[in-house]
Amino acid sequence: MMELTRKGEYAIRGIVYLASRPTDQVCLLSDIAAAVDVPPTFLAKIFQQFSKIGLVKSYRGTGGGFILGRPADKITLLDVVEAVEGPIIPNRCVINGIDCDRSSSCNVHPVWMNVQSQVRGILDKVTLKELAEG
Amino acid sequence: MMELTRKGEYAIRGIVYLASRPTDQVCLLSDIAAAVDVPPTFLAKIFQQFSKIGLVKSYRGTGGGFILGRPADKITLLDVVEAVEGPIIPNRCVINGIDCDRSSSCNVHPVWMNVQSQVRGILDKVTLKELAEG
DNA sequence: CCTCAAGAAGACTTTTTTTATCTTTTTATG
DNA sequence: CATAAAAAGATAAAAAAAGTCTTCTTGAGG
Repeated sequence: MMELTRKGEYAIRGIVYLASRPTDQVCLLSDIAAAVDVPPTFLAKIFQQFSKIGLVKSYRGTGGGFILGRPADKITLLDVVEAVEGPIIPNRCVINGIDCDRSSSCNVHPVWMNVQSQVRGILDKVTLKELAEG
Repeated sequence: MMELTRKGEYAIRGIVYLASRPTDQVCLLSDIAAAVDVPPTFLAKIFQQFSKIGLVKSYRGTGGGFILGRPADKITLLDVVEAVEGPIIPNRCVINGIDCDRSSSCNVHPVWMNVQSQVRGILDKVTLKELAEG
């Protein structure tokens, strides 16, 4: 349970690698993929998602590639994980608005809320800078 | 991410319902399934898993059914969730022994360890008694 | 000892999600 | 205009989840 998918793992590996490179250096996707051992086409999809929400900035054409969208200490593990895996929701009940028909009388609900906030809290305190340095 | 499967949801619903019934009363699986709105055949599989590890006690034959394997305040949400979803492992790295080839140099690893222990801690503090009363 | 009422076990099917890959399009450089 | 790169979309294969069906085993009551 609660297992990160391979996509999430690849995402972390890829962007942590990018964070470990010189800030101003544009990285080729194919180089990143090779460095972190991820299928390039799959990593491309992941970086497209990153790009859409500004986690990375992309450049097309000759000399193109990727750099981080903001400083490595302003990107958290939570940002990365939620970018590709979607919001951290241990149970459908936790989704605001779309509450199950049992939610009002459901004692389990607050437990999942707690889990959600704890996990988000942990992931939000870890930045790419820390992960890339170490 | 971290979403409970339907199986996990059903498992919780089913056993919490059982915990809400009189302690000595043997419950028919079909009654439980109807009460918590879960496909009976699917719930049967889940209760078989419960039975194997002693979370519930089963009786076959006429007048058979299920009761809790031990008092409701001695069964935690963690017991229930791990019974059907397997151990709580946010990332493959967390598995002892089977560590990925990056784990030694992997800064993400301790973060997942932390997530794992926090989540387990939360779930382990909630008992079926609390969930069934409320 | 026979019948019936339950759960146990295993095989199987369907559906959904994950994990890719391939092709075409867009954008930028020189 | 040719080439290099990412973006986008379609598709395919594999794995996991969700659910069903059939047969087996156990126990109670007559």
